Amino acid sequence: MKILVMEDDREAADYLKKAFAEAGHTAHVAGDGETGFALADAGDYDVMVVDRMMPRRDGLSVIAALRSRGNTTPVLILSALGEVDDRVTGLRAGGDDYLTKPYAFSELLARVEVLNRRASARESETVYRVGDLELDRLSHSIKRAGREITLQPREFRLLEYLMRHAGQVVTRTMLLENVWDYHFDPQTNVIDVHVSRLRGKIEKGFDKPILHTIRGAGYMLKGG
Amino acid sequence: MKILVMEDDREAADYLKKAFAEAGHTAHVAGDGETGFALADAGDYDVMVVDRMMPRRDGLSVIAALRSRGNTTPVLILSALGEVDDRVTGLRAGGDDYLTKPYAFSELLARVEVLNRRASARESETVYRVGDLELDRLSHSIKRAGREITLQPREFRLLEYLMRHAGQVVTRTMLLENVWDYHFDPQTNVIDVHVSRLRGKIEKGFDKPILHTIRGAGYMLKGG
DNA sequence: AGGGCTCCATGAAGATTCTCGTCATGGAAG
DNA sequence: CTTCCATGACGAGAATCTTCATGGAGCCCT
Repeated sequence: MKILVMEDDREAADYLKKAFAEAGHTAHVAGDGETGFALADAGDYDVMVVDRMMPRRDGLSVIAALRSRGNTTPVLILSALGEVDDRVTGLRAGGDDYLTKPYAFSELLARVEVLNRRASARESETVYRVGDLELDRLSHSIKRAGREITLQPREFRLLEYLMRHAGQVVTRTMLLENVWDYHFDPQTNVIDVHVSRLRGKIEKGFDKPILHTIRGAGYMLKGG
Repeated sequence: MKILVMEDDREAADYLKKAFAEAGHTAHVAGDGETGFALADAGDYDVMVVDRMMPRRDGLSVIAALRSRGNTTPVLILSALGEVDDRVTGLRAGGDDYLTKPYAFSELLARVEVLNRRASARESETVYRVGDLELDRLSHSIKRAGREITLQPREFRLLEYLMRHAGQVVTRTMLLENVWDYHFDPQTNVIDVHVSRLRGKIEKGFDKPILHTIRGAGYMLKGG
């Protein structure tokens, strides 16, 4: 398992590197946000462990930037801030897990391994499921509650992306970069329109809403 | 493993049923071609063992009919005819293997198990490979000799079907039914045109031909 | 071996279909 | 009250799919 550790405290970083090595994993260390971003963007890591506060660029900003570039490597955020609000913003920024300092390495290790297992399971999975919604990447078919649904190409990509990130907020920027391949702001409401159309197909006629609006942030797919 | 045996010789059929049962498989028996066709079309068999000569409808015709309906269950043909030509016509009709009577059951069993293994491996496989040609059903991408190739939807379906049936003759009727969803003869050369375009993309610029024309029968994808 | 016939290959061109994105208005949320 | 989001309608553009027509290759029969 190949792990990227972003941590500015030299001592802590060395300790992590050593501990991961003992557990049979390979860890690279980045001492600041910029370096971390560069490494993450270039290298092919299984999991990232990111300290929230770092020089040159803070952890959340690095994560958000990576996410908007399509990087979906699981991230565990390390932070001294343990308030609920801090956790929420951390997870919203694209984190997959959040651990408060001080922590036990054994727990960190366990969580990191869970993240990796989940990710590799997801990759080979050909069918995504969220609630009673089902997307089969092989046959390109969508079903909700057993009923077949027909989507247009862009709608399909949109839903696929949302499903891959089910349970986490998906920002407009993420969608623009990964579903539209736009690397600029189109200054229109393209996304809104397509989300609306998608809703018309996957929600109209079914009881529970599944595609939620997070006002001021984006959208989130989440099934009961 | 669920096996369908089409064999009119009652004694031989009973023997096969028993022998398959002893090997841990379930075998159903059809005594004539029509019954066999009906069972095969309805049931969900892993492998079929088909006698070539049967009352009411001969084995090859049954196989061809099943194939044109999109049934891809592997078929092993049993026959007293052992000449090369007989084998060829048998395999061309849609057979996957051919065994001449008299045969040893152990060999039949082994061959049947190979057919099944191949089929089930193929189903979960998300990437097809024929020679240096590669089709990834997940990403919908095509590569030949490492070079990315762009196909249109219909071309993709066409190639996908050809690759799934690589090494065996694919008739126009099979293509019409499974790639075009036509259940009638369009009276035009739609297929030829698309095959031509496909060739233009997957053969032009590469050395070896890979999509072969079987005159009077159809096409066959086969890599060196 | 050659002529004739059938089958296949391929270029071009047209038309339909379908998708995508924009705009504008109305409504909900904070 | 202001900002953000939802949605209906519309228009334009693109792109794919077919069809047609011609030329070439293969096969068979004499």
